[in-house]
Amino acid sequence: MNGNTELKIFNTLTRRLEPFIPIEPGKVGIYLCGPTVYKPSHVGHMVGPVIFDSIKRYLKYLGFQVTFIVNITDIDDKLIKEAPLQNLTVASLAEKITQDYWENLKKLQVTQIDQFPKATHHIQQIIEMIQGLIDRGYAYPMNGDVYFDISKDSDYGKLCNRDPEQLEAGARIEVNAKKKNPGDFALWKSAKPGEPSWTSPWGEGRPGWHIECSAMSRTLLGDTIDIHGGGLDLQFPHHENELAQSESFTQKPFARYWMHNGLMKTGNKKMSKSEGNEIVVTELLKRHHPETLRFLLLNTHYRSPIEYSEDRLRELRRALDSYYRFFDRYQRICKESFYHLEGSQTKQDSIIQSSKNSLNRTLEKGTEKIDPTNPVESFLQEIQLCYQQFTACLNEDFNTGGAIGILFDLSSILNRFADQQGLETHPDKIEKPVMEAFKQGTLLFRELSQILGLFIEPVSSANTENTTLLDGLIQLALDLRQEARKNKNFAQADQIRKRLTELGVVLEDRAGGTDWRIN
RNA sequence: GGCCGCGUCGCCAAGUGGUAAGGCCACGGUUUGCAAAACCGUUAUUCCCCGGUUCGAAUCCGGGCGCGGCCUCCA
Repeated sequence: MNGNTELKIFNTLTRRLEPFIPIEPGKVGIYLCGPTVYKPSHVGHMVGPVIFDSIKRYLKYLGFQVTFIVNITDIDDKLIKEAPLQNLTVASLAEKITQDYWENLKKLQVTQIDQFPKATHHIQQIIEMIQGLIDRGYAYPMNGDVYFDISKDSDYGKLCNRDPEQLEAGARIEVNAKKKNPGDFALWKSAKPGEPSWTSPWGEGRPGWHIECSAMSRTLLGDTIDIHGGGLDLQFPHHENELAQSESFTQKPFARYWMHNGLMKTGNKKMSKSEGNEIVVTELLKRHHPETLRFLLLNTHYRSPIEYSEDRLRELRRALDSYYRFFDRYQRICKESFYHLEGSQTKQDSIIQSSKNSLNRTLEKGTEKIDPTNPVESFLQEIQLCYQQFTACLNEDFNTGGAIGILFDLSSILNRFADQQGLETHPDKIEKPVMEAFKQGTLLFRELSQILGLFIEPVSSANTENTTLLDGLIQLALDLRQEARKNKNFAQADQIRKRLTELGVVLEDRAGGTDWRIN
């Protein structure tokens, strides 16, 4: 698999675009920081999972074998504080919020995560790591707590370009008397009475924030992971500290590529629990289809802030509708569902590469020999160009926004071809190569959209959700209108359509009859 | 104060050295009995401002203005 050599990733560590080369050829380990499960997910929590879900889909497409881990931090001060407010134990609060998180991911078609390790299931590994850090002189116990000593880590601050001296100078945090340096951070925290705790060499207690990620990533992905991801807000202190612990412990590089996604914002403010302006995912999904949210998250490049607004979602839904209408059209023309098409799962098997179809036979002729006056040949050539542009976008630091732009181009090309060839207006006169080309173009659309995790399942339209009574009533109105049209009583026909439009029922007349949909 | 990033059409948004993708909105046209949908076309000689480098810059460098993030919990 050589396709991978073209892939470039922006690495936070070096602040540069770098060619992607995994440690072990053909294999990729990804660790993405997941949520602390104390409050229901807000939209921002979905950004990383959706983006990395698409990233994994693309890496698989390129032929990599990918392991993708997202942790669940289920023990933390915030849980301890929140649980009693809800009359729950820490464990049951964690369970409840984790379920909420998982349900949301599922709705957003985030299906590529292999494991969700939980901090409380890795206490042993955490303790071992802390002990190792103490043994090596990087950490010190203090009255039941254990702290990481940043002064012992010569390159502390390298991820975020921070100077430990200045961290001290500018520390606004109240100085914890137990720490040697203000920048030191807790690896282990002693338990107060009544708090959940585990037995350790330093007494009853719980892991500090950061160490769970170091321990779990090492357990599941080894000392060095290929890609470590997370939100921009985790860069410091979370990732800086993770990196410091892990490298001090293993004496090996912790992650080859650090990828940080931009934060969700509304207006000019970032969205977060502390700002109090977060949109809870389950609430949002009552108003919008999950695919619209996924589409929103992929439309902006992952490193940029994502503009969130209700208007924006409605706007994007209108854009998605044009795709959905194309899928309906495909069904009318080819008598099969777009959603049943099996797009190639890897670049190797791509419809573009396969030698068993007319598309490829045409493309093999080479650009010069393609007859521009032959509509099928020029159509196939346009399709191929889309393919090249699409992969070029994703190769350039996973430019999903650019890739979606190409998907729009592709659907225009397909619609235009269907128009020009009269695929719907005179289906009897269509020659086989024309139909075959149309199908292959659509199959390519399927192949590419699957990489983004888009259009995996049909969007349940209002039509199918409604009762047979509603269907019947609308059909009745349509029959009456058809009758009027037949009699050239257009005034009455238009009156019926107008009344339906006012009710939100949009009609589309075509050769085979009248379709309707609810707006 | 330190570190990081951003400023591209009315709105959203790609592009980051070779002469401005795409979406939404708007306006024309083809099609339609009329619509809807689809398609075609129009809409930034110009990318916050000022300098510089270059044959050539939205893209690189310097300065300015504006906005945001991190430095404390945060995806």
